[in-house]
Amino acid sequence: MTSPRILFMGTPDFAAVQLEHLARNGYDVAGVVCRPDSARDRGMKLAPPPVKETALRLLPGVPVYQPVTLRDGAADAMLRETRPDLIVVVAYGRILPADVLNAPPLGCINLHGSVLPAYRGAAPIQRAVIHGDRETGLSLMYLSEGMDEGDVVDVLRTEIGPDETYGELSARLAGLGAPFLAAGIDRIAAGTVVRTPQDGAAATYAPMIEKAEARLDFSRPARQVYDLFRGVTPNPGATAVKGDKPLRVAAMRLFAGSVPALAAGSVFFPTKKTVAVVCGDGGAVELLRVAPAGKKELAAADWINGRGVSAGDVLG
RNA sequence: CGCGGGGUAGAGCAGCUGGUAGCUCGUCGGGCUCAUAACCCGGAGGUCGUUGGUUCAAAUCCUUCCCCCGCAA
Repeated sequence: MTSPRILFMGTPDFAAVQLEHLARNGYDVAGVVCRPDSARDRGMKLAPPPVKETALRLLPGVPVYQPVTLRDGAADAMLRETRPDLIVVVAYGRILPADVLNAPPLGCINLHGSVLPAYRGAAPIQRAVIHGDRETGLSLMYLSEGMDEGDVVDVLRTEIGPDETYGELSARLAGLGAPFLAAGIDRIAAGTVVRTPQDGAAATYAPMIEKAEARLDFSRPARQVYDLFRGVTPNPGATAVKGDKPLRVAAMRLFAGSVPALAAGSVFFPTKKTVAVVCGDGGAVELLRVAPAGKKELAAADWINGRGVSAGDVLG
């Protein structure tokens, strides 16, 4: 089968995995588009997105575009230069304007991290975990002008492990997505694709995770606290407040033993090496690794040894 | 030079209004115990990130550089 000329648009690791699979399996990637290098971390150092690094490494000679915007005709040049048959979008981070959507003969497709029409939007994987879902998946769909409303090409379902974090699930879905995406492209190229409209009435939405949402609320049931932790780990990372300082919770699990009758948020030590926090339903979660303000991440036992936490402390 | 925090025994921390370093855990040895991740006794282990200063004397004050963490993006 001859690969269509593909213009690949994506930015983070999840997208880089897809691009790598296409590049290694002979797909004709004529151009790559990602968001501009961003200033990040101390010193505001400029860092290229994962997709750019993958493109430079595996696709030498293939142009990489990093437009600030796709509007105002900015996309014209790259469409002219690459003349794609198909545009493949994976977590690009920008809405494609109509003139771009209509440019490629075979259309524009998108790999989305949920079983549509559930969890349309920017953070489908995180939201599914936070909501305590036991199953999620991937949808390959045609882009339309609405937010994740296009016709579905194919769906892949997978269970969410009871202790699986967003980061773990995302990496796993990325791996599953690569051959899934490629198979969809093959069908589009062969003309055997079937387009299934979404049931818009059943749609749910998954807005981007706000930093403030990653704050753990111990007044809620232990299971929900744990689900929130899983859904925001490792990014943006769950936080709590100890005294007046933020505390990042890097690893946590549901606590199985007996819980003392203390107010929600109270800290107790099941053993001399473990730290647990009482939750709103009388259950508890165990903090395995934390990072106090300005400190490096450390294990619960070290936290206790360094007197960073005492039984009876209350986390907010 | 975007803002802030930090580099002290294997680990996590205290000491930082200057006078040769302390705590918890771990580790080694001994004891108690049917036994133990429990308890008791004892020991080893640190040129206090780096450079140069101030001083009779610096982990503690000033300075150079390196590294780490968070915020912000």
